[in-house]
Amino acid sequence: MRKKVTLKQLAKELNLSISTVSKSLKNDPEISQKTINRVHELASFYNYKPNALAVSLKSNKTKTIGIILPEILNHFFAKALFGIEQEASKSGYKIVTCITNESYKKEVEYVEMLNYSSVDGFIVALSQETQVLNKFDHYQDLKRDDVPVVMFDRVSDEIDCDKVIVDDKVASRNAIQYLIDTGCKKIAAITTIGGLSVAKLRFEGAREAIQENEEASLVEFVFEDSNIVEAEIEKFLKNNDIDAVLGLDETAAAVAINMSHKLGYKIPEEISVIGFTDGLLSQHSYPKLTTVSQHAEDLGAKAARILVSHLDNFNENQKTKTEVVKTSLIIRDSTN
Amino acid sequence: MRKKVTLKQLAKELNLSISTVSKSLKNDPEISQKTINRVHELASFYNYKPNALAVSLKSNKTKTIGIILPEILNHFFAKALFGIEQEASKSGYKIVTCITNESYKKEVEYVEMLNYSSVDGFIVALSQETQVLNKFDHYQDLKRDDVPVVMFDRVSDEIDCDKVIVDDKVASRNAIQYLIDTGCKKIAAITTIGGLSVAKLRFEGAREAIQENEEASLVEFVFEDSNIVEAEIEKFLKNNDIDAVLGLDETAAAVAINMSHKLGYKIPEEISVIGFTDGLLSQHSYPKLTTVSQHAEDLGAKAARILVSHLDNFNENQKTKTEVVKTSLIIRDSTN
DNA sequence: ATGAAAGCGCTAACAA
DNA sequence: TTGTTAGCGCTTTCAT
Repeated sequence: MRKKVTLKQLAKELNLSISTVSKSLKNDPEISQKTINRVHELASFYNYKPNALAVSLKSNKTKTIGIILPEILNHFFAKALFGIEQEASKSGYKIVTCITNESYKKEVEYVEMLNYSSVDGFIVALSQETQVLNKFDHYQDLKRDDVPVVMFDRVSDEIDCDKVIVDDKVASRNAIQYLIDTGCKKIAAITTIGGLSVAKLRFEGAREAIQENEEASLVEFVFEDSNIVEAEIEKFLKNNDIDAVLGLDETAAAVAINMSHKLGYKIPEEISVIGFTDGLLSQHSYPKLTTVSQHAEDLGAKAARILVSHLDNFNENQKTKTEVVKTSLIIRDSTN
Repeated sequence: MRKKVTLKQLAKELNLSISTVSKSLKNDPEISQKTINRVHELASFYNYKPNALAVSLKSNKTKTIGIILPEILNHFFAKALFGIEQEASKSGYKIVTCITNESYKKEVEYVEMLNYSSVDGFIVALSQETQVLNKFDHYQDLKRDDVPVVMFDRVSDEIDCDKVIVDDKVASRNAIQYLIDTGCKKIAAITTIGGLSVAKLRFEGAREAIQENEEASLVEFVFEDSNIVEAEIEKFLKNNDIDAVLGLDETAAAVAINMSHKLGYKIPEEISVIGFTDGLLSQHSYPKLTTVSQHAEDLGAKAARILVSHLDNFNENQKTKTEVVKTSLIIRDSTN
């Protein structure tokens, strides 16, 4: 590995001291303009870049944010990540992203690894397994080290930190209400992510909407996200005389559409379908899926903004807050 | 930020010198067992972890690999990333991933940023824009700094480095051959990623297969990946009397399926469809899409293995090599 | 068996 | 206006 240029080398070549060179590069007014120019010239000749490691070691800041995501093959998290990146880079922060694949063990490893690589702060969406096991010691460690954490979407009440969430309950309620308003009476709420807190909230919202509309009824079903989901959902659709499906996750809705085709049910004439998460599957289904958009990008950006404000302003001892991002229903062709 | 424990503090508390503590933690035989034990005890009490920044600064190694990907909402790259991560972590390497969103500018920024953060090496898939512009100076810089680079899938002949690619031409030829073997005569090869080298190779493969089968004919079409792709593909299908479509990318195939539905063409009875990249869209289409699997995970793993061997063995001045990963056709329900 | 000291590349208080 | 020095946390050579 050919050594990169250092201050030392520039100093030697210019017959200056290291500190003079350092100051010159920062255009410190206490250095003569002439020297500053000489230094800049040689520096750009060599394409000098300060060694980030050394700067970080010195300043005890890495200007890096660690991101923990459960999944990446998921429009929601991918878009959130995009939002985070946008916002973080505006403030000069880099991001390091780790995907837990919904595993608790991986999550713990990554949090430790990033902490030990001295990221300045964390943005986290909990893995499914972590939510199920309800184990959060790894975040207590961060708290102990005073490393700020912002959680989004997949959060836990048991962790005291800033949070940004989507109003899943309301979103689900609105979706059901929309189905009812467009003439549906027997509605199914189905999901393949039954273990997640968000799914529970979405079920709750669905129930609320039904309670307010006595003429409509609700069937709930949780499928394992296995390789027989399709068959299961097909069976479900065949055995339940319903006129609408709310998929509480993107897969559930996509599969519901496909199985409706298979069974010969017309969409939306015979069955209306609404999904959550406005991703690839929703956009490329036939007919195009009406979906609840969670504004993932906003969500990510908001989380990043909160974290950065902590990092830059060092605003300690403030009460943690939870922001709620509104959802909206994107009406497409799978509903009347 | 509460300071993390350092060697200095352990040393002070144990009344030892920093170097003794350092050696003890490494179980250096020149330290007495008793001291080693004392040190380990206190270290684990404080949950001591060496400061990664300092270690890296000292060793001039970060044990980190920089990954440059054009896109992440793409099963292919996501799976490749998974393969890379698996393999890298086996050898104790962390990865830092940057997504260029197919932008040349972003790619240059990220490469510089990672280089300047002292990653030990790079694994890269070029962005579309970079391939089109044919500008690779940022990789010459890496070469100058002797930072090893392995490219995969989206590569360029103009860069001299190790490469891992998929045999796109053969894959495409086989796919067309399969269509012909199952009775198709008038085949369309369409894509939304016309600018990429892989698309060109896939077109070539298609032509080769047609040349070998005189009874069959080929129509080629490149669509812009805009929001009117669907309408365009619909028009294309309506105006061309074809009995098979080979989508040279996942989107093209998915849209072809949906538009066939819209036009009332039965799949696979009237139109057979094969796609590239075995992703979410292929798995959740109706009927399920027959696809060319590019074994993305293998590809990523292979790239990582090559890079790590460079990094760990320091095997300089070897001729660069290009590995080709075989593809396979996953037969599902969209073909006869 | 233990410790002192130098140095990785950089910053910044202080001296000249 | 420029330079000296100390120190961030760690490793390692060379004393002791």
